[in-house]
Amino acid sequence: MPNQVLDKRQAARVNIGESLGMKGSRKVVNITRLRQACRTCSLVELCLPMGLTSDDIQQLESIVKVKGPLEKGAHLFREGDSFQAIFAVRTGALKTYSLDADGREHVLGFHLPGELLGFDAIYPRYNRCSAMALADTSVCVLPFNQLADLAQKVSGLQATILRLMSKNLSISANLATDHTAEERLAGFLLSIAQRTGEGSELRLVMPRRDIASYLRLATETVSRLLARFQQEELLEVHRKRVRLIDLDGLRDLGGSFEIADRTRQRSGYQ
Amino acid sequence: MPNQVLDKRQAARVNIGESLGMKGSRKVVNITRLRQACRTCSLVELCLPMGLTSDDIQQLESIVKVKGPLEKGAHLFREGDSFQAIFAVRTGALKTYSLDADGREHVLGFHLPGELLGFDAIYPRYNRCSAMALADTSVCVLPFNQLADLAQKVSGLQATILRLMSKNLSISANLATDHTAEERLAGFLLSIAQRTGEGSELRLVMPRRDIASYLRLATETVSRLLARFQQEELLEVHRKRVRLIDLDGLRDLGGSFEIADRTRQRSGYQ
DNA sequence: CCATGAAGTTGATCCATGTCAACACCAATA
DNA sequence: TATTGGTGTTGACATGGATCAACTTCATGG
Repeated sequence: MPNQVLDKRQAARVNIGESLGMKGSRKVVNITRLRQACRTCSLVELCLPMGLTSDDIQQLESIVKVKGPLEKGAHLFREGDSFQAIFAVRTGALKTYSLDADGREHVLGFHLPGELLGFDAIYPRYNRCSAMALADTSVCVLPFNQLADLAQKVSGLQATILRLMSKNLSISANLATDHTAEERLAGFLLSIAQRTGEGSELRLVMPRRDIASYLRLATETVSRLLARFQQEELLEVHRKRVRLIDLDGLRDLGGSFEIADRTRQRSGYQ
Repeated sequence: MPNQVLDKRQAARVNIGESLGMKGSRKVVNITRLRQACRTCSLVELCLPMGLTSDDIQQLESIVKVKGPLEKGAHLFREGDSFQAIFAVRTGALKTYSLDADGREHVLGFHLPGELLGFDAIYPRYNRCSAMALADTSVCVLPFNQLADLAQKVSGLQATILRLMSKNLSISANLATDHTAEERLAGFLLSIAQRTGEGSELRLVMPRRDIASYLRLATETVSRLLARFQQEELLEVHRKRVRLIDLDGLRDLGGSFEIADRTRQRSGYQ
């Protein structure tokens, strides 16, 4: 079973290990880990897309482990945990969030297959947010110390990490800037469409509450806006299913949160 | 004149080169550049604070150049410029901003002495924002390719860069989360106080308009809130001069944008 | 020293979005 | 199939902060 070829659909069916963390349990999930075969993984060009040679990737492989599946609602890590690793999502999806002084949850980002998370914990050396699975999810684990050591040797890897972190900076800066509710939601939908690569038919893994929290809106506002977008024939919604009809119309609204790059690439975070 | 000892006050008086870019001019400023003596610069522990040996710093010195002074209102770089270097502020201050589709300015960050800027341009390979001097300003230039090559050799430098970028991630994520006007302004004031190290007497280099834009508020709201804070005896304001009186009171409001670190450190961005 | 314009303040009003409340829908389970 | 609880939708109302407008203060140059 190790070193097998995995594409998104296959991986979704992989079921290693026994039952895992339960919803909301504080218990840290202990899971069977496999060596990962990055060379044959269909996600490499997503998670570490920037010009690694197959030799570089082989070296990377030696430090990467697979972890999962994580049940929907289980935590990958918690706010305050000491920082150990960067994670790459293989299947499923995660949200990262933190709790404010009043105990209210603020969603900081969504992490879809091929995307990395955990970079914000490097500096303070502990996780500044929690990460919870939005569906059954498996991830690759990249132990940070080993990753950093490897990046010291493999210049392509160092460059890749710097670019990914830089990209994440742009994404949060963009979200931080001032936009109306309409603009943020349109931008969000476009970004999800772009990241899932599903074209215009998309499935929102996360509940309205999380979308709202991420976009700093009330769930009711998200609901109403989706209804309005539908009425204006920009899209069709039914619960988690969304079909984007008028992409240009949405782009006009949202300016889209996409980040133009002068090289051709795809991947992301949040 | 090169390799002189510079502390903040001395450096502020250094006046190399002739007249520079005029307010708002599109022309790129061409300025005399000096080699920088990082070893004797009082800002090293601010701009690159994380455990570099004096040998590491000497290597760094070989690629760093000083640029300035930049007149108030002059640009260090413009949105769309190709990415060449990371900058460290020596004296003065900068704001980074971008223009939206309607030509309105959005301030993305303020950059005070000892802080670095430019990391967000690594990924897309061009500047995603413009940087303008808020006062007469001089900076150190760290050519990125050389910096990356050096980080490949000097592991302490790679680690430092990763941590700084990670920290910036946390900062923008924090700003992106939902806060009331009151919370954001209180947090902002505390962050400025912390970063300037001036204690409770601080001088806001940036005009109200820029503070408002950064915090996604109207200038009138900033004005009114400052008036209210003063009335509630949290602080005293007179134009650009602010004296923080009740730090704890402000922290209660703002939660402060500070980022706790498990090592002892100071420095930042934005 | 005054004139001028930019920066900041203050007041009156408006509106986008939040909040509260009731209801509808769907998925899971018995 | 009926029950139930979570998730999503819709309506009525409240409000924080934006907008518009008038005025004050300060810095600057003639």
